[in-house]
Order: sequence, then structure tokens, then C-alpha cells
Amino acid sequence: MRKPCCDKKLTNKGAWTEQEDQKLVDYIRTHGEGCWSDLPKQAGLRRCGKSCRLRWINYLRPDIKRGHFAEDEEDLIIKLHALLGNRWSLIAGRLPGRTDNEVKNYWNTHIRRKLVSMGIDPQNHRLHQTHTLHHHHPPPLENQSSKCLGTKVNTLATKTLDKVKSDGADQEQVLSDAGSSLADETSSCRCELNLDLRIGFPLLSSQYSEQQDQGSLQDMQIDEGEQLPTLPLFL
DNA sequence: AAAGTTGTCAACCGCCCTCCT
DNA sequence: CAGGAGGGCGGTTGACAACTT
Repeated sequence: MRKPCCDKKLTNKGAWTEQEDQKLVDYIRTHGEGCWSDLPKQAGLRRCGKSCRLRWINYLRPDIKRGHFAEDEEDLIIKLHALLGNRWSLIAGRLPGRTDNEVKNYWNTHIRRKLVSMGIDPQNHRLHQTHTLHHHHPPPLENQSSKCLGTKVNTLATKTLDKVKSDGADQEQVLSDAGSSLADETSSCRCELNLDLRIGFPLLSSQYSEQQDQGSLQDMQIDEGEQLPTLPLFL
């Protein structure tokens, strides 16, 4: 039986009060982050150390960017999710001022639903069988490219995660390499993907939705070698 | 206006990993 | 090497708000 991390009878739970926030902020300003297990006692808080850490990281930290996600942030989340899966902390690490919790919540409440409504499986980023963008130009793109890309991306994702996990691997470099590597890998397929893993892309998801709403994507012709819209990823 | 439903997001839980002894 | 402690993470919950009937 695992020991609880703190005595539940002596700790408060639920929403933090302003006074508690102030105590936590004051303590960290003076002593810095670290040693979360001792912090509550030192700071005079009746909270579990983990709860203090979470409150600081997700809410009180001064460099946190709160509020609505920008379109380019949303695009980046989708791309990184296609590459890394539910590794929210890694994804959040690429979004300055965003926390893993915030990214995870945003994914579950906004992006996931959006992808589903567009006929895309949010887990593997593939189009469902019943949806196609190319009604007038069979065979559908997803049949040609997704099988080809799916395997490559899965392999690449595994490699990427291994690198990120391994000692001394620079996350920035690994992700950058993964983007380039995938571009190389996909060059043999019919269509190319823009996998630039940075904020700022030529076609934003909102524009994509707009075009889809207007039906323009359904009739869109994609010539050989032409670049796909960057989102969503047809993996 | 009230009741029911859905959406959002802060916070908690418990598992896993790493570090230290 | 084994075991414990602490930190980090992803999944889930629950309170509250917003919306619908």
C-alpha cells in the first residue's frame, strides 16, 4: 500500500483562497522554487506540497500567458500532438507561457471536438473512412498518403520520444530534427507536409475550417508535388 | 423563471521515474 | 542492488458558468 504524500486531515483541498495564493507567492519570491514537500510547512500553508507546486506552475507563475489560445498556438498543438501524442508537458514546452494542464484542457475541450467535427480522429490524426476532401478526385488523398505517412510518422514518433527521453537530448533540437526528418521521409509520397514545428504557418486551422465550411476544400485539386494545407495533418 | 444540459477549467489522484542512501 | 522519498506527468473529477428547453 502506497503511503499518501501528506496527511489529508491536516491539509485543505479544493479552490485556493487569495490568502493562500499570497502566502505561496511570497514564499517563492523569497526562497525560490523547490523542495515542495517542505514548502507548505515553511510557508504556513495547510496544503499538500504537490498542490502548492501545481498551483504555482499552472496559475501563479508570473510568466504564464492566460486566456484564449491564438490560432498559431492551436496549429502548433495539433502538429506536436500528431508527433508526440498526449505528451502534454513536451507540447506545452514549445508554447511559451502555456502549461501542460492548459494545453491538455484546451485539447480536450476545443481541438478534439473540432477535429472530430471535421471527420478527423484526434488520436491518430487520420480522416475517418466516411469523410473525404476529394469527392471529385478519387482516389482520396488519405488513402494514398496516410498509409504511407502513418507508418513513417509512427516510427518517427517513437524515435523522437526515445531521443527526448534519453539523457542529454536537447528537446528543441530533437523536435526540429523530427520536423525535417518527417519532411524527408514524406518526400517520396504524393504530397508533402509542412511540419515546421514553430508558431506561424501559411494556413491556419480557422482558415481551414472556413474553407471547409464554404466547401472549397471539397473541390480542391492537389497536384503532384503541391504542398498540402498545413492543417490538419493527414497522418 | 426554473430545471435540465453542456462546456470549461482548476485541482486532485495515482502511477512512474529519478535520485539518494 | 534495493528501497524509499520526492517530483513530474497524464487522466479524471467536480464545481461553477453558460446555454437550452
